[in-house]
Amino acid sequence: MPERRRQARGERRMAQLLDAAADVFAENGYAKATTNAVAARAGVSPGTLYQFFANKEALAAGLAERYRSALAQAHEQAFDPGFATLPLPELVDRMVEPMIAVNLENPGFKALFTAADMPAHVAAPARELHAAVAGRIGSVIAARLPDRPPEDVHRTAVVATQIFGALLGTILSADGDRDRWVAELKQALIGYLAAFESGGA
Amino acid sequence: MPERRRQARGERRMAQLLDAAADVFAENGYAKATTNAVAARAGVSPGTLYQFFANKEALAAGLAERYRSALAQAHEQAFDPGFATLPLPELVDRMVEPMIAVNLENPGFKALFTAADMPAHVAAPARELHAAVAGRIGSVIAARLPDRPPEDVHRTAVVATQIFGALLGTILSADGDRDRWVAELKQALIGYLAAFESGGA
DNA sequence: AGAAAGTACGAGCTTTTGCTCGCATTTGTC
DNA sequence: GACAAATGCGAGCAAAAGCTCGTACTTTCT
Repeated sequence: MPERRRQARGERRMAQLLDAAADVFAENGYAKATTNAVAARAGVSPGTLYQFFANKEALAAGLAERYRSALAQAHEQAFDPGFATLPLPELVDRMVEPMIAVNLENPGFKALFTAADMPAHVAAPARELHAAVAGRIGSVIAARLPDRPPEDVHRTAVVATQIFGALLGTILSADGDRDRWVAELKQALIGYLAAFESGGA
Repeated sequence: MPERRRQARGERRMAQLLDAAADVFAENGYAKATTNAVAARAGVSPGTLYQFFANKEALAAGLAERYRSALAQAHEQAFDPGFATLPLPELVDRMVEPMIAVNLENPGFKALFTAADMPAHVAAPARELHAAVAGRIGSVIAARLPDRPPEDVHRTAVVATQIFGALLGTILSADGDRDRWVAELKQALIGYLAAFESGGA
């Protein structure tokens, strides 16, 4: 895999293709999306697409990388020092709001995050996304409850991530009452995490 | 659509084909499953499959029907009169345990329930499954809290259903520590529903 | 200017997949 | 036994989708 030297035009094309992939994935899900459609959406021939991405999975991986970066940036803004001592409802707020915002701005990412259908070898980017989100949640929980076994913290973070993923679709497709569903998501997370904080010991 | 007269052999074939479809769907999900693979698994030619099922979606619909029936039966056994007054943790137990049991006995159904990838027109059976589960949960909630607006009850039931679906995959694929994940699922549901019961009013 | 590498095209290949069709066999009914 | 309907086969069609390849243009470097 000898690293290929890219010109400025090539970098622009890659971003363009990822934009198009995000749109196409968002419309019908990853499985139903076609590489030819992505190329067409980007106003480019299939051959050009494959100049920059080895295959369909590479497109997914590129998008996932974008997501991780966007999420990290959003959370960096939302976490000031001392976040760990906030009351639970406010903490959940600080976690959830940026995640929803990022998903609203990047419709394609939900198709990767909610990856129930992907063939096994293609699911790698989705798994990494899940792991990234769970990692963030886990580190916040660990900061609040330093005495808990890491294994318990991890399991709780995974469950919280899955709850988030489960409601994401409903939230994104809701129009007028989106805030209502977001409130339900927060309530579910608060209820679950409160039990973890008070229990276990 | 003139109803076709079926012989006993035909009924058996249909059941056989649904068994095969459940296996094949369970292995790689609905989208990746092929009708030829289903026919082969049933030890039958593709032509025979299409004698009984008009298309791939009809297979999904048939399986979904099985699921609804199995779930209804399981819940009928789990609900004695007076279930509505049980403490919340026990009530959640009575709801969750049969659902998990049914899913363990019928591996194919998860592929239908967790139908994030299906093309729009094929998602109908999955939607019906979700509606059936949410309906059951909703009626239990309504029995406990008769004074709440039906709309709130419905929304809560939908969220509970999605939480269930989100953790189903992890629970089914867990081996040794399945009970641990089931406990997390119950905790999440208890936490969320407790907030609904004490709040709102 | 000239060479080398990067970018771009798009027809079409290869494989997959849902599904069909003509025909043979089995079952139920009179 | 005879006829119709139901069941069964399996090669193969038509469309879709991931991807390739020969060719031509553009940018960069010396």
